[in-house]
Amino acid sequence: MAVHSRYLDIAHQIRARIEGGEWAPGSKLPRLDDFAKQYGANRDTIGRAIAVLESEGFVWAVQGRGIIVRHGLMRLRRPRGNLVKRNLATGSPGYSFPSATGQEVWKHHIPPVAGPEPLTDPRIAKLLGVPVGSEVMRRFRVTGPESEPPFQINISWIHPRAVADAPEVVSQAPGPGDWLYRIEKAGHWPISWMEIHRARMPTKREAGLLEIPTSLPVLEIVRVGTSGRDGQPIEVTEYIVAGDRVETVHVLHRDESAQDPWPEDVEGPSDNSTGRI
Amino acid sequence: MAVHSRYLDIAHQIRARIEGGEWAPGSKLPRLDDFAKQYGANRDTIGRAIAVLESEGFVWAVQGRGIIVRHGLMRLRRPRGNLVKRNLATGSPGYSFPSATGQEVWKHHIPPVAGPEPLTDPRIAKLLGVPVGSEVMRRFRVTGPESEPPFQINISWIHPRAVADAPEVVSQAPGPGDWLYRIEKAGHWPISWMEIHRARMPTKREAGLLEIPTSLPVLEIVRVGTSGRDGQPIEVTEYIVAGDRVETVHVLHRDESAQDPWPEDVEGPSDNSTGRI
DNA sequence: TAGTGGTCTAGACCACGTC
DNA sequence: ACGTGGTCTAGACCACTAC
Repeated sequence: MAVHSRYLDIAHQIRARIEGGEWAPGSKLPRLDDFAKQYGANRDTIGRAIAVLESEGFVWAVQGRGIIVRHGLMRLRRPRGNLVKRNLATGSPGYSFPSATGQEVWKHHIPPVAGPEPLTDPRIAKLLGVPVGSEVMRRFRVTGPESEPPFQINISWIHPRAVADAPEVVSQAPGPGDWLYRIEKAGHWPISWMEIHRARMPTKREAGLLEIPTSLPVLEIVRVGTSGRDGQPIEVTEYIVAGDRVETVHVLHRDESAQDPWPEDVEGPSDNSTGRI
Repeated sequence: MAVHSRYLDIAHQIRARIEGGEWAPGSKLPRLDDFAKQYGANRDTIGRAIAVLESEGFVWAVQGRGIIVRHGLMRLRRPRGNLVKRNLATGSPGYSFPSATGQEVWKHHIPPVAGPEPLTDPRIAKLLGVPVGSEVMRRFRVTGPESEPPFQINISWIHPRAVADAPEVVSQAPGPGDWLYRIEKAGHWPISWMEIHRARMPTKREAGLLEIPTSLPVLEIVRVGTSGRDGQPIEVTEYIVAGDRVETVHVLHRDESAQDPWPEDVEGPSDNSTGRI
C-alpha cells in the first residue's frame, strides 16, 4: 500500500491480518523480534508500527506480557436523551441517568472504594467549588459487562457540606448506593444536573484500569449536580470510557421557530457557517 | 519530575516552558538539534518528547517548517441543547443546529467546494443509505473564527433523490446556502435529525486541514437528516473538530418519574452501575 | 537548494510482569 | 531470574517546506 514509511506500511499489513482474524481477540501477537524477522525490519521499527495500532485501538501492548489483540468492532452506540429517571427496579429510590442500554448488570472489575481523599484535580475542584487539595468524600469504581475488559471508570466527589448534612454517606458500603437520595433527603432536593463531554488522552493509570494503550483517546463525561437548596455544586461525577468503545446518539427536536415549513417564502442566501459546532 | 523515561522527562520540562510563556502561540520552538544539545540527549529522543507534546495538543510539528506552539487554553465550552431552530437572521429560511455560540461569523479557511464525488467512506454510505462508491453530491467546508487556525471541517452528503427533486442544489454556490430549505420545499418536509458523537484519531488529511498533529484525537459529529416523505436518510453532515478545542455541555432534565422527592420512602440498596455510560 | 522534521538501523540497556 | 516490550544512542538517509 502506502510506500511512505516502512512502519506505516507494516502497521497496515498487521492491521489487515488482525481484521482477517489471524489472531483472536484477547490472544497475543507474535513478539517484536518475531515480527522483525518476518518483515525484515528492525525491532524498533516494528515497535513504531505497533504504536500506531495501539493508537487506533487494535492492540494493547504491555511490558513483560506481550501485545494483546483488543476486542474490537464493538463500538457501542448508546442513545442519550437528556432525561434523568427514577430507577425503582431494585426497589430503592436511585436515579437512572441518560442511556438506553437497558438493565444489564455490570460487574466491578476491581473492588470499589469509598472514603475521604485529597482532591488534587484543579478542574474537578473548581466544578465542585472547593479549594484544590481539600479532603473530599470520593467514590471510585471500575465497571463493565461480565467477561469483557473494564468499560468505564466512575469517580464521584461529594461536597463536604453534603456529607455534613447526610453523614451516613461516608459509612455506606463502597458499592452501589443510594447516596444521591440520602443527600436530597437531607435538604438538597431537587438536585439538578448538567454534563460536560470531552475527548482527551488518558493518564497512565486510567489506561491501565481500562486496559487500553495510553495513546488511545478516552471520552470523559463530567456530571455536575447542583443543590436545590443553595444552587451550589453538591456532587461531581466523572465517567471515563475508552474512546473507541462508545458513540453517543442524540435525537434533535424542532424548536417552535422551526415548526413552520415556509416561514415567509423568501429567496436568498442563508449562512449556517454560524453558531454551529 | 518523573525519572522514568528520558523523553517523558524532557517533554515535561518543555511543556512547563511552553506554559510559562517562553514561546508565544503561533511561534516556533527551537530545532530538534538545539533541544538535543540543550538537554544533552539524542535528537531522536527529543523527537519522542515532541511527539508526546503533539498528542497533548501543545505543539504542531511539520516537516520542513518547524515545531509550532498551538493556541492552547482555548477549549470552547459549547452548550448543546437538542433543539433545531429557524435562523432568519440573514433573511432566509436556514436552520441553526444545537449550539449557543451566538452569531459570530466564521470565515472559510480554504475555498468551499461543492459537487458530485464518489462516496468511499462505508460508514457514511451506510448512514445515507447508498452503495459505497456512489457518486453523491458533496459540500465541503473548513471554517473557523477569524485570525485563528481552522476550527472545523464540515462535509455534507446529499442523497441523489434529493438532488433529483431539487436540482438547483447542485448549481448553488459552494458557500453557505439554503439547500436544506430547498430540499424540504421539494417534498421532504419535515426533515428530522439525529446526531452521533464519537472521538477518534484524525486522518492525515484532516490533521493537515485542522493544523493539528495526527496524534491528537478529534471529535466527530455525524448528523443524519431523514426525509419526512419516506422516512429514509436524505442528507448526512459530518463535523470534525480538534478534540482539545471543544467540550459539549448538556443540561439534564427530570423525567416524570423523577419529579417526586420521596417516591415510597423505602430503604435498601440501589444499583446505578446499571444502564449508565 | 538549504533547512528542518521524520524514519530507520544495530546494538545496548532499562522496566515491568510473570514464574 | 527470565522474557517481553520500552527506551536510548549515533549516525545515516528520506521527505517536506521555503527560498
